[in-house]
Amino acid sequence: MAETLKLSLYDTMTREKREFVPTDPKRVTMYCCGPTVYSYAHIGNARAAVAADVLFRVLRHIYGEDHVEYARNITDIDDKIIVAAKEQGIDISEITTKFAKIYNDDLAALGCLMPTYQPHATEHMDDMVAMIEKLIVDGYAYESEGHVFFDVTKYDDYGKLSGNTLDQLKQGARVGEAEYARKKNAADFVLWKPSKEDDPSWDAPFGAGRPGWHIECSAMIKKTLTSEKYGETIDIHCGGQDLKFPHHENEIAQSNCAHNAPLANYWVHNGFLQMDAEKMSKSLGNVKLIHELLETWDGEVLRFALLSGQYRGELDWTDSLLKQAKNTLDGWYRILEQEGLEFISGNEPEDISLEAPVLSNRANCFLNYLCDDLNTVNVISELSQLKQNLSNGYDNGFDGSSPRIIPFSLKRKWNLLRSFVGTANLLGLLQKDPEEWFRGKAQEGGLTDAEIDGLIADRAQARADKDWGRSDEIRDVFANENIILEDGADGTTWRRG
RNA sequence: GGUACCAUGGCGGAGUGGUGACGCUCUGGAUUGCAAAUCCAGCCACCCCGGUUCGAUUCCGGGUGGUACCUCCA
Repeated sequence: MAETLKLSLYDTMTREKREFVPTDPKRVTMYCCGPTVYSYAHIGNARAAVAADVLFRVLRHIYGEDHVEYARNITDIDDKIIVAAKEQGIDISEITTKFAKIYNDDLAALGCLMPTYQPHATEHMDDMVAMIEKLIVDGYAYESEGHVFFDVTKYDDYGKLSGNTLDQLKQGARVGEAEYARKKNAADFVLWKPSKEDDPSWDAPFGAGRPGWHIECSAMIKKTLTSEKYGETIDIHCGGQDLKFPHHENEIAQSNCAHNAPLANYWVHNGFLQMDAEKMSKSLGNVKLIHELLETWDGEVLRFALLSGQYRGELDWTDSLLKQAKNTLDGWYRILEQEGLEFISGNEPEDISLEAPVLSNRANCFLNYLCDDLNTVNVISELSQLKQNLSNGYDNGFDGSSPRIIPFSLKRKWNLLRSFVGTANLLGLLQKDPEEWFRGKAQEGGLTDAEIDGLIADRAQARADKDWGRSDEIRDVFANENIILEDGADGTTWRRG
């Protein structure tokens, strides 16, 4: 455990950056609202998952891999799923199983670790029913025409997370007539509702039906992350900023009332991706699916692009951003290619030369940036500077008044490389072999690796004959395939642009 | 109507009460048969108006602009 590191997180509830202090450093808990699995996830969904993944990785680094428990749910019962199942004439489980797998595969391509737990809503009906029952018995929820609603007036702090008050919410309320008639207050939200005849249904003391959207998270948090021993409060709850209201507000209300304890000590919300100065959203139809993007870009490029903005801010999602991400990663992978993975992953070299004074303490500051509310941007900046030094082969800095250039000793180079790669790995980057990275995936209908090698051999002969016309002709063939040749001292290598 | 966040160079995006992060792009040079890669050099910014201060991009007030939430959404 790295005890000297102090992580600070911006807490939406208190609207300030606070030092993170877990309830128990031996068991740090975090929950992230996962997807409703009825179609492909988009890159905005990925941003939330990647932000949570970085947090997960940092927590694991600080407290130890075995001391962090991360739960991310799968919502596998929902109106949209039912609609999709009807349209396709299949059971909802076929749809949810398929898209849950795709979601996990897509995130894996983006370098996300699997959460410790991935609870499914349909596997926790008992827990939801039990919690709803308790809320009814304790007077926080009421039944009405087969529905169960949470009475928001029974929870004094309702609206605290999003900065709303009940009066303000009434003004903005857009509630259908039928629904309004069933409720005591417009802002009351549904915990349980009757299912239509053919729809999936579960038995409950208050009538057969299915749960509202919010109750599953409260019930699954209780089930997977809390216990009598540790109490009902988890350390961190995260998700997209749109979930602040109503989803998280409602989770807070129902969990507080059911357990008489806060749901989470820290609330972490990520900002939205922008598409042409407008938020990416399913209702606007301007979404980019992770699945589609992976056809063109390496998952690491997508991850890098997501990490190039601080997680709380808006981030413009453009081709230019992706191109920049790729170019930068190319530069980083060049270091691996240049130094060789054997050297980097080998033992610390013996070095008989005098150790040069170290002017840069760059290698030590990565984690401090990361611990400052997950400032991945500064980490990337520092890594880029370190990459520059590694590429040059020397430190630069000031010794008193005069600038100095100090070539690396082998030992120092090795240590800096380890720091460079280790930090990138902590961010979930530089996970590939450089050769694999540069050659990329063969495009459909493009040249095969064997054909490429053949043409390169032809060109080598032409160059030996000083037949520059033929040589350039072959280069043009490659250029049309978006393949770039590099004539080095040891022969010609190639990569996909 | 209510609430929240944001405003930095061609683009992305940090940070700071006083020497203009960093990346990408671009320009010039070195190198190369030509390239690529690499190296060197260079260009370019802190929304507006007040206030505090010796000094503000950074603090305070006002304005303007942008985005989001109050409805399924990461």
